[in-house]
Amino acid sequence: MARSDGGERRPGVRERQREETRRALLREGRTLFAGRGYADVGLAELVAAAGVTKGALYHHFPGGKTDLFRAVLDEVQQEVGARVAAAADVHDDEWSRLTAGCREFLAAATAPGIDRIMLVDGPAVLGWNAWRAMDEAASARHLAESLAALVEEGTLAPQPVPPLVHLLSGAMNEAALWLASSDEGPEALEETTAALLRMVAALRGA
Amino acid sequence: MARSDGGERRPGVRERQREETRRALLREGRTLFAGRGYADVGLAELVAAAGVTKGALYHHFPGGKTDLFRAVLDEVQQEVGARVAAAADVHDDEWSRLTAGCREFLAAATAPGIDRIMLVDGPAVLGWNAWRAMDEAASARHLAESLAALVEEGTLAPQPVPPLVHLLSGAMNEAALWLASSDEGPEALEETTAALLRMVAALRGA
DNA sequence: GCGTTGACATACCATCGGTATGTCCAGATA
DNA sequence: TATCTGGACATACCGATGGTATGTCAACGC
Repeated sequence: MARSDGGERRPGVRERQREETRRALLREGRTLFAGRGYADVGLAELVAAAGVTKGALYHHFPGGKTDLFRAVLDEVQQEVGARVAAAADVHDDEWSRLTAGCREFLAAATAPGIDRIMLVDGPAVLGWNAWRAMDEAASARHLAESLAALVEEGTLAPQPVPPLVHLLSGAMNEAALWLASSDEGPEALEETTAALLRMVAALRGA
Repeated sequence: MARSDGGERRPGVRERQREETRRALLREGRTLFAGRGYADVGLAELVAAAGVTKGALYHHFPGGKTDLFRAVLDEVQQEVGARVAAAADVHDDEWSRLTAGCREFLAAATAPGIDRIMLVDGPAVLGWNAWRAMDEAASARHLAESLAALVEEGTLAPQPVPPLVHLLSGAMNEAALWLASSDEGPEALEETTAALLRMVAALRGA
């Protein structure tokens, strides 16, 4: 159970190799899933790209293909969530935190290799409920907390927060998908971000 | 080429049987896809449920499983689009048409057997671009036209319409998914519809 | 009536996700 | 330091599934 030494972290060649294999699987999985979609990627090419075999994949991800995808999705969600949180945290007032977070979400979700995994295959592969739970934990929670705080401080009119969270979350997801697909450069991102923030701002008067 | 008769429509036992088979495939496909999702439905059980064989499926839908799904999705989209259009058409002023359409969309999309096909599997199976094109033709076009008219008549401030279409479309899609999954009865639908209409109404002041 | 063709049914195949088993070496133990 | 145990894989294999190629039979035009 407990280490015999004083809590030292000595990696050991064993654990290091393990981590490296897992990272390779995650990395190649992310690249392939982002590029051609979950369904069009076979396990054979996936493990070949990672330089391992199916045995390794099932050792690290007992649930197989979907389990690896879940791990990839989680990684992507965490990254996006972290970017949103970081963008919000540079501001003090709650309203700026919200708008900065929204802006950053659009930028992060439209970055290459994000939208297909996070917004298209995610719900289809894991089911909408599981996907929503992960999204909630990673990104939507920030949005929910921000909106709740704004209602609390009176900036937004008293109203049930959950519906608002879903409406805004859905609006941003679809906008990200649109921007990422018909990529017309950064001016489209700016225009859409402006439209989003106009809509959010309009809520203050409601 | 041309019929020898004067343009009469005599079905013929041949064509009638053909239509019946196609309808059976469509019906069973829709039921199964809605119930367990595209990936979890095998062709074997699908054609068995329809009382035909794989030969029939590939005869009517050369593209196979995805082709059948595309036809099912198209049917679903058309139905939802028709409901939205019908709800809007009972009003004369453009603003009422928009709000009625939004309300009806939420009701239609949260009806049993709609959301999974239209909003989850649709984008993943056919790709987001193809899905968006179908959605555009069936439902989002109404939204786009309505918003454009409202900007035109000055009810909404001058602004680019396409971003707004995507934001609102995405908001409604996500809301429908949420309502359909964690089904808490019609009061949740009312509450969310109210939140949506509040948000839309807020745009008038922006 | 008769050949043609459309609307399927049957038989078959390749591939893919998943599993069961084998192997080898790092590290704990004595 | 000799041993030996278990973790981290590799290899071999399997059933199922989507897809195809071929066969069949009756409706319809002539």
